[in-house]
Amino acid sequence: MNPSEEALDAMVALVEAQLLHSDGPASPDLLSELHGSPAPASTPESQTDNSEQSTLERSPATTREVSHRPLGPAPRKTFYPAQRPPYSRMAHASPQDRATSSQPSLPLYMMIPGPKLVPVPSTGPTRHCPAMIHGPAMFQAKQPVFYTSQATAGNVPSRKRKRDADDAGRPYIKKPLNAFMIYRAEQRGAIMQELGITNSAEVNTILGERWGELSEAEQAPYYEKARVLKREHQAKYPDWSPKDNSIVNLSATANLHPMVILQSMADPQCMVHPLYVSTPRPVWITWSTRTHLVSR
DNA sequence: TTTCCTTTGAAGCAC
DNA sequence: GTGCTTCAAAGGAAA
Repeated sequence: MNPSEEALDAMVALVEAQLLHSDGPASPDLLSELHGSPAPASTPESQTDNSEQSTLERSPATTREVSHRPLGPAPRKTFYPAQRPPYSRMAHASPQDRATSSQPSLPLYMMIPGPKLVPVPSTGPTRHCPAMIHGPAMFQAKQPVFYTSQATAGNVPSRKRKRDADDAGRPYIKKPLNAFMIYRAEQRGAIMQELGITNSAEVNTILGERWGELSEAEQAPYYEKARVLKREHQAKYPDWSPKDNSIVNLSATANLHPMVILQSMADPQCMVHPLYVSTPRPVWITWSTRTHLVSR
């Protein structure tokens, strides 16, 4: 057994001991003991001290081959074509991320060995979810991928709901359009007709160029419209913030650990490591989209 | 069936 | 303060 395996086994032993002797959540001390700091996954130190692990966790391009329940006996599910090209948003990742993206990737909890799993209670029917909790859908989505489930019923917007209507309990509130988006909505039809283009990406490229060619005076009406939309949005949803659409915030709303939210979204049969079930909600999970899942 | 592509701007967050 | 990331929109293409 190599040192990293020993360390992981030690982590599991600690968690199990905690579970055996307490019905409540793991203490912050336990987390500190496990990770050496309150939020190790998000700190530069942790990424430096355990560069391999950090790199692995932040590499979405290679996660698709890995099951979300690698510790359990059930067969792996694949849900998107494995041949899909690497996540294009890696282009926006840091050079460090890009440099290491070819390395194998595993979320932290998947690196904890052994059959030490507990099932997350399933309290009812769960909507089919095509994505694994750490799978490419989570990494590749332009916005958080939400799927309804019993655990989060009424609060979680799905991609479908996002395009359809408000949920009974909590509407998915979209961001107001910015000036360019208003300009784009106004001009795209004319551009498509003028140039005979139907490809939206191409249209957007042209619109971006034309937007840049506009004078400040020509752009001003669009900024003003955007301000009006923003004021209306604020009046309609005074407490709304874009962060309300994040998974972490939803977990707070549902009073559930984000891992449980994610698990329930992904697969009612899947298992979650006790570490995730027993730890208090403050998140130290390292996710590829660190902004959403680590910062809290 | 689902995501990518492609743009700008607003907002949130980490450092 | 700076830099990074996400998401608003659209619809054809790709997997």
